[in-house]
Amino acid sequence: MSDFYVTTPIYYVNDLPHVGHIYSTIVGDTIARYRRLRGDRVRFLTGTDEHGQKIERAAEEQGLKPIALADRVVDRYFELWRQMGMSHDDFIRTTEARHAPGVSEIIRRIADSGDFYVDRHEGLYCPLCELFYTEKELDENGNCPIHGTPVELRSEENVFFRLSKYGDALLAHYDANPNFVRPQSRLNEVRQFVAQGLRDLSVSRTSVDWALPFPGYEGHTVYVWLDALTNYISALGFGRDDASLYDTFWAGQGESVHIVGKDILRFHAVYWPAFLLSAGLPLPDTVWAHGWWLRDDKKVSKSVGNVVRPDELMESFGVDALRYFVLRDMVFGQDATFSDEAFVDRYNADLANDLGNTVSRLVTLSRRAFGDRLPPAAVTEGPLTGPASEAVEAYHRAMADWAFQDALRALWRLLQETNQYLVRNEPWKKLKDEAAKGEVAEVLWSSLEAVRIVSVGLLPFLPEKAPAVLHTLGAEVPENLGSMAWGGLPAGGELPAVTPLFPRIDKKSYLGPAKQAPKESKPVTETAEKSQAPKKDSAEKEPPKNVGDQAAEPPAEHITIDKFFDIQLRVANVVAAEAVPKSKKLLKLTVDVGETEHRTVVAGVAKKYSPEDLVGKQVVVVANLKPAKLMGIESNGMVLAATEDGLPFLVRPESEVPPGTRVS
RNA sequence: CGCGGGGUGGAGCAGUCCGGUAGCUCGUUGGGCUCAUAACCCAAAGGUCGCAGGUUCAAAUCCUGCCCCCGCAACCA
Repeated sequence: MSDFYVTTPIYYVNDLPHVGHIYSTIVGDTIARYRRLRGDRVRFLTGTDEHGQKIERAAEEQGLKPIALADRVVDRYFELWRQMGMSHDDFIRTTEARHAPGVSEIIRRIADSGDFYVDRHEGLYCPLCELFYTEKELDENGNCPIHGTPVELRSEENVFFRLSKYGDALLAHYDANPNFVRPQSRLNEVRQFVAQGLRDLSVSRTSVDWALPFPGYEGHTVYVWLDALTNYISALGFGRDDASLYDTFWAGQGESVHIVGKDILRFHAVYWPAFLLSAGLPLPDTVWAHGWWLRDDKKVSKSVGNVVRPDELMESFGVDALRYFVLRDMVFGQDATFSDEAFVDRYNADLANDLGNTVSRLVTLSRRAFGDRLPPAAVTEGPLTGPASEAVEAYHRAMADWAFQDALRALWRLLQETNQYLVRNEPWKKLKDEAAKGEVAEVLWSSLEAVRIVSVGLLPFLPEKAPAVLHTLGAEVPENLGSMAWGGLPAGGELPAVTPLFPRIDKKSYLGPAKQAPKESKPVTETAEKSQAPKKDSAEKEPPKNVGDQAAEPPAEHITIDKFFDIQLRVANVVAAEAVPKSKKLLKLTVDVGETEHRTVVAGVAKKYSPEDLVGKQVVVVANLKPAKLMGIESNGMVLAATEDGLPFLVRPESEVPPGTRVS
């Protein structure tokens, strides 16, 4: 038995849970369950990151205290994880009192190493936002993107961490611990980043209040990294009186693994270990970076309904179906595509047919042959014992490598062999034959036993359904995976009739009409391209998003005709057109709007039109639109187009009219 | 040279790090079975592994160059 510590990222509470969060957490839950069933002492941690400017601002906008806002979002996580039956041992919020001492302590230790210094961080600052912006983020006039007011060059005093000092130590650590980052391709990426040379890291702010105070630096608060990453040890009691969990799971002999999305790998594989090195603390053993779930991007929703709504899938088919799908369909570490169709196919083929149906046929056969009982025979050696032990071995080998897909595949191979074995022996033909009773008993018992072994192996994957399958088979739900050994099925026990465990999904009726009834239910989840994580490096940059799920669409109000006439639509002749370099969508048009000078208008129509298509043609432009810079080109107007399926269709007069003609 | 992912039988994907019979699921065709959730079993058709070079006895896999697709970022004003 060994100790095993596994963490998910802590999720930022300005975002509702989405597939990325769900996936990370499912992975953590599955591996945690697996290790527990192997008899290891396991600690599985998840939680939320709740400090920062974004939260502060979003709360302000909604007239809430930051903590009230955080509470609201955290509730969604609590609820979701409860619904999903997640088995985390702890859920930490960075706003909890127990977190702060750990942060103070790691800061104290880093300070003792002399790795902090104060420097000025200079940038463009909007006094209204109280935020720094980069040049890129400013609006077209170099003003604040939110207020449209001028920004000022201001410098803020920050505490810096001497990250640059740790480059060599990190590289050495990567070399000595090739499993520090997995999969390996990611380690290469990280190594390359470090080898380029590291810059010191700003770790405090003086302009953010919704954060922990930075010990030793009056007026400074702790910036995300030190705060968020430290959750992994603060949750174990680091910095507090009772640090026994820390001693066991972090400082002990066991294994510790951070599950992260590949978008936050750098913070976990570079910054975090550097902090720990500086603080003289042990490093985690592995940072496991998984890929992203991408949304099905083809043949869009019109007919197929590629709306990815994990909460709906869960509601309809259960948590385990979703767990099975994400763990089986994604090669852990790589990106994968999430589509409803793939989900249904996978569910039907694997869960309904291979697993559910096999259970069903076996139980029915056995009941028929032996009077509602299990076969009265326990086979110690037979055609399935070899395949079974091979499957078990392959399963464990895959699990050791976090190759969930392979582990499941190994189990399914055994199911397939079981079906083949059945067909070879055709027990259903011998049900009435008294002389063949013994043979039938052996065939059925062996088959049932094989399925039982599969089901035990599924316990970490399908925490709800695997026990149900075992019950259906008349088997016990074991305490550990040792019972994947051949021979655990009782002979001759009672065997109740089955109800389908995984009813088939009618693909047509599911995928077809799915679209027609948009449900009003508030989603617990939403789809997103990537997993969330302790934090992005953009915490101060993006305009804050609302945290709640209030719908945005304003009601369609009528406007007066005057308002319409405020918009000057004019016919323009395209006199020249050229592609905008590096741009996929933009064309730079020179148009004649009937004025003395030609205008330059940038139009996002390159996906459909090439420059030659447009020269000499007429288009309609908004003539009095405020100029804007696009890809460095000033655009003095906007070309009208109807957009369908992402492709623009230009609007133009039905027959040629003089340039400058007003459109109304 | 902005960052990243990818191009493998009709579809979706594994295999690529550690060269050596190209594999899986779905679909198609034919057959079998009838215990089971229209399921299960057998067989078949179907692939220039994006292109071109190179290394090698041997390349989907290693090297070089190129083409194309998709996300992200930057702009569909």
